[in-house]
Amino acid sequence: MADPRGPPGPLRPQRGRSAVSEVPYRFEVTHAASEIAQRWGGLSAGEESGDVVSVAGRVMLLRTQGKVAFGELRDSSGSIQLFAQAGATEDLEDFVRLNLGDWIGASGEVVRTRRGELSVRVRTWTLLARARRSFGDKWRGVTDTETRSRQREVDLWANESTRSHLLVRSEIVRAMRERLWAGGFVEVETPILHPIPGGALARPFVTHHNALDADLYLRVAPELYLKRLVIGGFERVFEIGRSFRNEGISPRHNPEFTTLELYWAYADYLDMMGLVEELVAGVASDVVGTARLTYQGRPLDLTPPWRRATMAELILEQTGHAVDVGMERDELAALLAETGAAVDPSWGTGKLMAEYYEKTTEGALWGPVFVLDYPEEVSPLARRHRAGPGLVERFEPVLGGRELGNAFSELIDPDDQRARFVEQARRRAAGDDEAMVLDEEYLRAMDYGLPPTAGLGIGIDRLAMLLTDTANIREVIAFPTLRPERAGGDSAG
RNA sequence: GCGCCUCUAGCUCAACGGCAGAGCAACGGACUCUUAAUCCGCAGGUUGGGGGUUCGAAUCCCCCGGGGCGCACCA
Repeated sequence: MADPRGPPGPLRPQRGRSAVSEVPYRFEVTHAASEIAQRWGGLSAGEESGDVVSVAGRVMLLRTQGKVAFGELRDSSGSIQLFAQAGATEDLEDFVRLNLGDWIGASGEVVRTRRGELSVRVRTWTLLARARRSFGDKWRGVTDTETRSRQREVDLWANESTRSHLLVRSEIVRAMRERLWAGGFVEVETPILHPIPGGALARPFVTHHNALDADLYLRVAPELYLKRLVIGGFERVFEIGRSFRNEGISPRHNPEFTTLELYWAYADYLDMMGLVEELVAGVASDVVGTARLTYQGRPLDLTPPWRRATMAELILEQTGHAVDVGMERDELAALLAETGAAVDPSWGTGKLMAEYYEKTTEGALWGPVFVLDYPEEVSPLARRHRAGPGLVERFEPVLGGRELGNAFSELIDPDDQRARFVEQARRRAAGDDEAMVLDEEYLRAMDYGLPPTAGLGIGIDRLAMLLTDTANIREVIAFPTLRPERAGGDSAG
């Protein structure tokens, strides 16, 4: 358990000098640990550089030997050895009493010890923070998944891969922004508090605004507001931000998650496929240096072009059954029932086909592959397919056996949109609490004219999992959602 | 929400029906070139919580709680 009561005994005794009140207000750092390794890496064993530097970080290891001591100081760039010595280091008797995890700043000459370790030979040093609690086993770290997620500040010091996962995530967002800016896309922010939840089929979180005395919903997707910006004349917009869905937590789902949503006027879903494969492969190259990945032991080559295949084609490939939305409902329902899935009597052939795809085919795809042409019945915001009746121009990119996102030629006809909303409202009334709510505000906006537009959503957390080769979404979210710790008590019921 | 697994010292783990232990950290000490330093010493526990079975429970059973995985839903 993650220590909900605080430490069971007293906190570790405080030794040595330096109450917190004596800690300085600032410390002048001249070099990061990695810079010292780069600049003075050429020193030979026993050599002294004559150059004095100041470094700061946590003391992660400490080996004392009477009148001499060696410590590993870790900062955000890496580690550097501190070498303290009687006659050279002030307050040596306090230095050797530092606790692992204490945060210090130290100044001294860059030297390489006789045994060959590049070091800062400490002349002066100052305590910057005490670690009143320990960071766990210095060799094995912290492995308890709950502690790692709940106390990420501990995990970050105990397990170096955690830092690198979060750094990769940060680089992904940076690379994505730079590529989109270069493509003429404008980054915007739209409301997170929505009067009506819309833009996706999902259950929302509800909250309340006191002054307005109105219920508001945390957005399940920014889609509708972004399309209103297109109506307003932003021809290329994107937003990178959080959405919230009141649904289960799993290794691939967090109740709050980050997406890129992007709208591109005058383009269709075919154009969007080109953008997606270039963007994802490009970001991979920018961040990890290659588009040829290995994910969970299997190769995954993101180099464009990606395979494009319709849902019907992929189902046929996987199951041997030719399926389409125009077939007899009973026949399709029988096929789905064979998979063991429950069949709801209210489902039409579109929903049945989508369910059948998910049960039989999706998990078997490795990709990258664009799965094209979804049933209209499960796509209330996508435009009818120019060729196939009952279908829409929609695709999902599937990578590593999981959908990475969702895109379509946007539905631009206000009358069609109203009809789709009415159908959603009918389902909602029939008990489907993931169905959409009719949004008059959005329909009014559509009346002003939405030009042909392609829209896209990509899961940033999922992309970060791919590029860090991690199987659990917690590994790429700094503070994943967990059940709240109970205040002031233990876990007894 | 359902099923399975799991919870022992601050951390990492033993003990699996018969005296709750080790390593690391912490605490006290030795040591002037260490690399998870080493050595000596000391301390640390309502075995997640509660109930039951038993001569005896960390261990078996039940309830509750946390976490993990799978199913369902979804990105």
